[in-house]
Amino acid sequence: MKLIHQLSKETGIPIPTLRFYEKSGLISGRRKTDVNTNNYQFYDQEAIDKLNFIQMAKAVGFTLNEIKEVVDLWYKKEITQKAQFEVLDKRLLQIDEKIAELNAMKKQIMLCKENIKNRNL
Amino acid sequence: MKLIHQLSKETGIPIPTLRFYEKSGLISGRRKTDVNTNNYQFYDQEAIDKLNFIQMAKAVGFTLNEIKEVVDLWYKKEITQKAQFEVLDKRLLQIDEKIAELNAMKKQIMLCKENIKNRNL
DNA sequence: TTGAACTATGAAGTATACTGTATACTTGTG
DNA sequence: CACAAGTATACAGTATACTTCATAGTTCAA
Repeated sequence: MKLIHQLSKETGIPIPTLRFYEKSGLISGRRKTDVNTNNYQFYDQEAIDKLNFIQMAKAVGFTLNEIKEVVDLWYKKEITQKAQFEVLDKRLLQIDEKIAELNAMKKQIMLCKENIKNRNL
Repeated sequence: MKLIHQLSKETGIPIPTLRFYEKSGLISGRRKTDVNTNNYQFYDQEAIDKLNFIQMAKAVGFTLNEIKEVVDLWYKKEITQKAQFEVLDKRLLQIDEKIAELNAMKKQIMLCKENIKNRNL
C-alpha cells in the first residue's frame, strides 16, 4: 500500500501525471477506511502493473483510450467473456500490425544506411 | 509528378494534413519552372516514400520531430556520414525497444486471456 | 509545536498534431 | 465563358496528453 509519492518513485511517472491518469480512470487508489482525518489515496500492486502496461503501450503509440479499454477489464468480471476477448484480440492484432510496421521501418532504415555507405565510397 | 489532390488519394492522407506536413518540413513539392501563372506544387515518388514512412512511424509512436530527423537525411548529402549513422542507429535501437515492448504487451494480454478463461470455468 | 514535506482539488496553460474556416486565385469542361 | 473543382495561404479551433499554478489541508520529525 503506497502513497502517490512512492508510486511516482517506483514507476518514474510524475505525480501530476498519476493524478491525471487517476482522473482519467486508468488507475485508482483507495482510502484507508479506518482513517477519516484525510483523503489520502493508497495504491497497490494492481496500480503498478497497470502503470507499467500504460508506459509500454504509450511508447508504441496506443492512445490512453485504447489502453483504458484493456486495463479496465483486467480486474473486472461484469463484462461477458466474449466482450473481454473482443477487446484483447483487437489489441493483439494491433500489436502484430505494429511489429510488422517496425520491421518494415527497420528494413528501410538499413537500406538507407547501405545507400549512404555506397554513395560515400 | 502529382498535384496535392492526387497525393492525398494515393496515400490516404487528407490534404490539410499534407499541407501541415509540408509546412513542418517533412515533405516538399516543387513548382513547374515553365509555368508562372500559379504556385501549384507537384510531388514525386520521394514524397510518397516519405509519407509511407511517416504513416508507419506515427503508428508506432514516433513523433513528427523524430520522423523528420530520419526523412531529412534520406536525400541529403550535406551531413557527415557519421552524423547520418548516429540518427539512423538511434532509431534502429528505438525500434528494437518498441518491438520488445510490444512482445511484452502481447505476453501480458495473452496471460490476461488465460486468467479470464480459467476464472469462467 | 512549528515547519518542511506530503496530499488533494480545481483551473489554467502548454505541446503536439492535426482540422476547419475564410479568402482568393487558377484551371479545365460543357 | 461561366462555373465547378482544384490550389494556396493564413489563421482560428480542436483533441490528446500532459504540466503548472494556486490554494488549502495533513503528517511527521526535530
